[in-house]
Amino acid sequence: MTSTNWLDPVEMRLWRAFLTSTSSVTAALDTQLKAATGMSIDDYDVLANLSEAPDQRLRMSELSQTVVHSRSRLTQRIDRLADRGWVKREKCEEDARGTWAVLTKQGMQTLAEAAPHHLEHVRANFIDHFTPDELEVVMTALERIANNARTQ
Amino acid sequence: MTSTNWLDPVEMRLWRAFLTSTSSVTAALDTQLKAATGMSIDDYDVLANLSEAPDQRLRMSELSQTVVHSRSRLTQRIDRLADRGWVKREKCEEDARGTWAVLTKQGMQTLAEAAPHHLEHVRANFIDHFTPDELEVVMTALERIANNARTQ
DNA sequence: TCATAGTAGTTCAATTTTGAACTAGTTGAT
DNA sequence: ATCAACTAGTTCAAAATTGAACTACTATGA
Repeated sequence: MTSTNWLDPVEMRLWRAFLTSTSSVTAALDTQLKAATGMSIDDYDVLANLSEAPDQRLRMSELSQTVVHSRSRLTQRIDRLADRGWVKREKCEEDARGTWAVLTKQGMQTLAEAAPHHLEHVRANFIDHFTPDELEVVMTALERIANNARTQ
Repeated sequence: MTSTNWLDPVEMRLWRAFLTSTSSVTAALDTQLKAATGMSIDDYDVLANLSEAPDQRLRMSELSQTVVHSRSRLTQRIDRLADRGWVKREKCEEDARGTWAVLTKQGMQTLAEAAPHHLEHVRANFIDHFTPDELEVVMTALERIANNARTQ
């Protein structure tokens, strides 16, 4: 972090495109999902991650990392999802400090109903705009970025 | 929006990588920028866009589109930036309904001080993880996504 | 020229996020 | 065994965002 290291025009375009595509795609999907199901894209993300976890459960701290939420933000999102009956908390046997966030049957069903509609929108707003070659390259590059961030 | 159209595994990986890289990169940069300057990444984004506009000014509605903010969200962000003396509002002559958001001299200076440090972090967290070939491909694809969203 | 519809921006209450402080349990060194 | 440092998760007040309702102005067209 020493010398000034400006971005060149192409780098700046990449950065701007990342910022804008990010915000606009998530905003569009959030609006669509809320209209269709009443849940936000962050709610969906939590439910989807739980649904794929062994025994449909994840520790709060692990879940907070995968959905990139602060601990308090996740605590309160789980509060709200629990109020709706989609998730419940369970005490952790191995570590008395810990809590499992567990997807309920009703949560699973709600997710299953929301998924097809949502995934259509993911296609329409995102996936369908890539060529197969691009898809591969962009996936590889963004996974590298995501992994780098996770290990910091 | 008819038949169920699940994502295949590669498409799902792309979508997940997009969601995660997005959240974690912006979270990291937001933390760094707040620690260094007290401004959020959204504040920075507003100031940077104003700084590049003709006469360092943009109409509220245009700015709200470029930074992907709702109108009320932008109104209140400009309120806060104005409280700090970094931006001011000016009446619009051509359209009496309109308002210009104008970067102040002090705002320009604050941005100039923040930029090198911030751009180093943009490099470290994002740009430097792409090969030159990837950079080109990802930029093209994400610009397409961003443009598509803008015209909807 | 009047009425209607539309656009620009703000306001306000309800919801969500932030971040520091807190409780409680675990780990590791002596 | 004990103490200090660490980790898991929650709480709370302050700050930010949401979205609908509102004011004020502009454009259209009969």
